[in-house]
Amino acid sequence: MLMKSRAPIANSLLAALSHAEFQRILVDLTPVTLKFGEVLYEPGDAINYVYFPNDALISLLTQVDQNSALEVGMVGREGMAGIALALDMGTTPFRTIVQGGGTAFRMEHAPFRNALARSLPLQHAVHLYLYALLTQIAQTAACNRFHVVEARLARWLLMTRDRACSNHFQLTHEFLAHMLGVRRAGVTKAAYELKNRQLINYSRGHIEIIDAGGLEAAACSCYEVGKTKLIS
Amino acid sequence: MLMKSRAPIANSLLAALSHAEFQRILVDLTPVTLKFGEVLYEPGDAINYVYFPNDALISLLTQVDQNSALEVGMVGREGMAGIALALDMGTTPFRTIVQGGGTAFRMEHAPFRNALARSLPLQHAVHLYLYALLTQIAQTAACNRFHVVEARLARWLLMTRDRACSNHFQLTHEFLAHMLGVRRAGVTKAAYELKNRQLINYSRGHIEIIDAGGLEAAACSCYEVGKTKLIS
DNA sequence: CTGCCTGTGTGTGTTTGCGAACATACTTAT
DNA sequence: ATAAGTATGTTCGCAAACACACACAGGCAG
Repeated sequence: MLMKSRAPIANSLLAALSHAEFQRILVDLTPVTLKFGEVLYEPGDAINYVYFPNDALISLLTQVDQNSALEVGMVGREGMAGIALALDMGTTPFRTIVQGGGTAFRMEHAPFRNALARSLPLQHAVHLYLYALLTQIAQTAACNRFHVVEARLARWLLMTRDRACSNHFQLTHEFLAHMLGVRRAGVTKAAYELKNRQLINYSRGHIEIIDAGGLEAAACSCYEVGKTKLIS
Repeated sequence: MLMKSRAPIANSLLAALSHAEFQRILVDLTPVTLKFGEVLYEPGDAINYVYFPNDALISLLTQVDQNSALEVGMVGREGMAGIALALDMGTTPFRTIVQGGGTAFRMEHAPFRNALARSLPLQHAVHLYLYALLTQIAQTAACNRFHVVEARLARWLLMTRDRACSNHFQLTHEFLAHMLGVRRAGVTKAAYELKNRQLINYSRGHIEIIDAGGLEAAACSCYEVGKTKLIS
């Protein structure tokens, strides 16, 4: 299935602004290219910039025990990174990394706070996104507790697809293992099973979704729950 | 017997207000007694009231698959229930239940929204709490993924203690199992082990923390991480 | 006193996932 | 061409937790 091409301003938070409001903050928006693996914040870091992804994809990770981390949230064009600034906090609790390279708008922290104070529609959009993020994190928590690796992998791939607007991404089993908080061998086993069922295909850091419908059936219900929240 | 002006305000959000600000919203605060097991909201319910616990203790649960639920957050005197209202959302994503009976202040949704629009200090307090809640939920997600039942049980008891300000609560293994998302037998085994080590004592729905220090050692590091956030 | 309900202790067999390897491939650099 | 590095396939033994089930004990109501 081919997805249709993207509009220049794909980010939902920015798209929610009226033309006039958008023009006012445009001067402070810098288009940037985010590269895979780039670390935007470490936990506790000061938030110097916020990011509004267009086709980039960002992961929020919670670190535990110095060695292992777990993805708790995924930020695509429906949201933003650095949202703690909207809660009057200058630091972020999450290790925040670029999971899928692409473009985003970047804004310095002071202009963002000013824009937020000035623009009720922006406040509103940010509030709605915060609610969605809260819900997503909670859903992910429950999902990680109750569902098997294969279902979680399927969900993760579908969530990535929805945000990247592509059936095709560049990710190794190793990376997926870190996101899902499981062993690399566990991902290989689950991915192999999904490949056997003609739902996905992959090879050397290259993953493609072949049958999205079938993958949804293989995923846990958490995907459906989260999907409805995404459409905002 | 209403002694509003003289009642001790244990709730941190309310305590953060100046005397003048507090007087202004006092008229809309109703002291209520919350009973164990009471359901404040089901997921998707409209938020008619928000609650500011004093010594009551509230659990936020995410439901999955119709039968199982998982506690993702705990609300005591440091926070409030119904915070989605502060995000312009009229409904809550969480099943919200009373985990420990006690007193709280209740406020109807319209006065709360008005108070929030009017009072910057209240906004600020709510924002900080939202940040803490977001962090807590994410930490709980990672904890549920990586740590064994015994450590999670220890953490849960300590968190409850901090919020209830008591070493002694009324809870069955069955209830704990629902909160932690594990089997009742799993809780019995973990609790038995903690009892053997003289850290806790329990009998027929009665739990007491004997050695809080030892229990901290038995808990995972997630407790320490969350504890620092509580003090705000 | 008796019976019933609730709460806790325990056991068996199964599943999931872990840690730690090792075995293949494919890709790139020398 | 050879070597080194990276990505995937597979295995073994083990620990945690599961589902299901049953036993027993405290406490309350009749």
